[in-house]
Amino acid sequence: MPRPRPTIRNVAERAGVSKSLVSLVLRGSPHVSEHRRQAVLQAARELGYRPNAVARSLVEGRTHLVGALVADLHNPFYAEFLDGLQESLHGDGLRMLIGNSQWDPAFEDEAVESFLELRVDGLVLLGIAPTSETLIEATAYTPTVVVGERDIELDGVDIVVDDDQLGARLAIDHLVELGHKRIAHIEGPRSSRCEGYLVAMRRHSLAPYIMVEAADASEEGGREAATALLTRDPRPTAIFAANDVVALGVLSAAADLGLRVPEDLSVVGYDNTHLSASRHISLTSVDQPRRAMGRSAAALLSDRIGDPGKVARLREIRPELIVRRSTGRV
Amino acid sequence: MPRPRPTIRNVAERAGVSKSLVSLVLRGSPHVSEHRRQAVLQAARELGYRPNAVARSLVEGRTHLVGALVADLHNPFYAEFLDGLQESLHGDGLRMLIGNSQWDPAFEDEAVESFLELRVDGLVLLGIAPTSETLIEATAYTPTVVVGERDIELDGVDIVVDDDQLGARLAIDHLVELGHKRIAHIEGPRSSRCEGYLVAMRRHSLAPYIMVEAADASEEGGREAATALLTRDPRPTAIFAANDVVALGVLSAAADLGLRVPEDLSVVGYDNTHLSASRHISLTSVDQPRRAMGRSAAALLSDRIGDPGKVARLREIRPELIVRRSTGRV
DNA sequence: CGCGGGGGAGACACATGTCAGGACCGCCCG
DNA sequence: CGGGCGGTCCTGACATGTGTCTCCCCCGCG
Repeated sequence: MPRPRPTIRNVAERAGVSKSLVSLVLRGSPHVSEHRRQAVLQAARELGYRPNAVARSLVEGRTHLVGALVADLHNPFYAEFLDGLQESLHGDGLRMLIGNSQWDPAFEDEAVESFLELRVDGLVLLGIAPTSETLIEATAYTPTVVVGERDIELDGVDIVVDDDQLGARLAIDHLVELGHKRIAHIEGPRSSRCEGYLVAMRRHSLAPYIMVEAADASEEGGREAATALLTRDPRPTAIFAANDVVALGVLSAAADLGLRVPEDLSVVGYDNTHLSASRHISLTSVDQPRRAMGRSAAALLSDRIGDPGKVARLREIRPELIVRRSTGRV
Repeated sequence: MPRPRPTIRNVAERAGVSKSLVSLVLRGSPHVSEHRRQAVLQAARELGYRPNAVARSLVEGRTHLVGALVADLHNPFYAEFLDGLQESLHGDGLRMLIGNSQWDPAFEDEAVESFLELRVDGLVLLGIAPTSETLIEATAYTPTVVVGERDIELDGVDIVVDDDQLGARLAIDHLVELGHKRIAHIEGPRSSRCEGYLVAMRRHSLAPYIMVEAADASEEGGREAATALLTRDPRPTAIFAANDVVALGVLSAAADLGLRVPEDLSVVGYDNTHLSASRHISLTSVDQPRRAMGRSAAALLSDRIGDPGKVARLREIRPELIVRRSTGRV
């Protein structure tokens, strides 16, 4: 049976002062005598007083809360991003609320409604493009940063993405360096990766060898696409997959077809999931610096909270290639 | 430049009524004439009014917020648990705040402080035992459910865990059925799993074959422990690992030693991570019904919020064995 | 005309921050 | 020596946005 929490009043009574003074002490005002300050602090300690953030938010007009809406909490990319985000927000005195929409637009709207009712100071959209009316309206009222989606053109909405095209280029350069020519690509939801692949192939004068297969972003999708690619004649000697999960499907398909990795087939993924780091899989992959992206988003958001009405900014983060054992010489 | 949000007052003025009436309409009171109700609703719509949850919380003395403190957001177990939790809480009109402590007790305390200042209605501790003074005090003030930790003996703190011992038994029974005798166990942080293993082995009169190796809960730890086990003579024909990540290490070790899975060695994991579901790994594993556990925790918490001061309850969830391709006949 | 009841308005409460002002003291100058 | 002034410390009043409670008005019915 939780007893009612002590209020600033109770502290004031116990210390024999007015509640205003308690407030001043707690807010660290310099115009308080040491004597009273100690009395107040002791009373607060004895009562186990904790300031009521709800009341404080009401009067301040700020909640120091940031709502992060995630399309899919299971995606390790988002989890690690949130680490970086929280870490930095914490430094700015902001707390993070997480909502996950499970890829459902109705949940997205609902979660954002909640955030708005809570009067969050800022919004971070992870893998979610503000297209619904609710979300667009939200961005008008609340400082917002969108992560992982390009081509958002809303006033005052900042964007953080990794440089997909560069990432694709890193992958292709690596494979070319290993002597590969017939490098195929399995295209996922991020079309800019595919573009990067095309550009890089052309740059290496490998346009004739371009092979693209579309797949949905799942292991099964990757397996099917890879099977289609690997039964072509001549078959590709390397596959650059849209992401790690798809790449896992490629590994499955290769195993089914009796192809050894990397002797017969080199595979590159994208995202550097902990999957790929596993010794048992050891997948060469393009790493998006997730924490750094989280920190970057936090910086943009804090800045915008401090001064809304800034012009929208785009922050492109440089990805990096992590070479493991799934790629080798032809 | 976010314009100030409309308040209930603005709505009242526009509709030509008192703010009390607006409140009544919005709360769905039956004692309002249809005429005024429509006027209020229309005014609210036109202004894009959204009730201020902060003010409402202040007066209600309830925030309808639940704080979930997670030891490690990356652990897919927690992520999926949170799905179930949020799903159920949502049905009870509660919103979920997530804090992650990254296994750091200082962060735990800090996050809980935040929750308490926000006056959350309830607390869920995921993989975190309330041992610090702050946490214990928190459980006294706020309805709390602890997940994944046994042996908490605090008044009015409910517990949700899976039945480790049963899970271990399922794994061993399965292996015995396949004809295995020399079944080893790699022990992780949850000692009850090890006990379950011991009990199950004895029940099958396999006490002479008991082999246990301790490891920290990582792929590398699993690899080392497995190497130690597999170089014994005679070597075990099956290994029951403390969890999936450890099992992955076992697979690595087996590959290094030239042992085929499942022909030469059967492997069982625990947790049924998406790792194990991957076709490329296909690990037989004990599944903890994570969503169900989340829902169970939500139910306990809602109940306790409605009526604090109930006696502490322990909810043990039945795990289930998911058979895949990492186990086979001797 | 009186009474009952439905519908609406005003006052208060919630916990806190802030701001204007007041009490008190010491110092300086007349 | 007293009055004025400036400064320090503290207090009381007000504001934040909402829910609820009491009270009042007015209409209809007996």
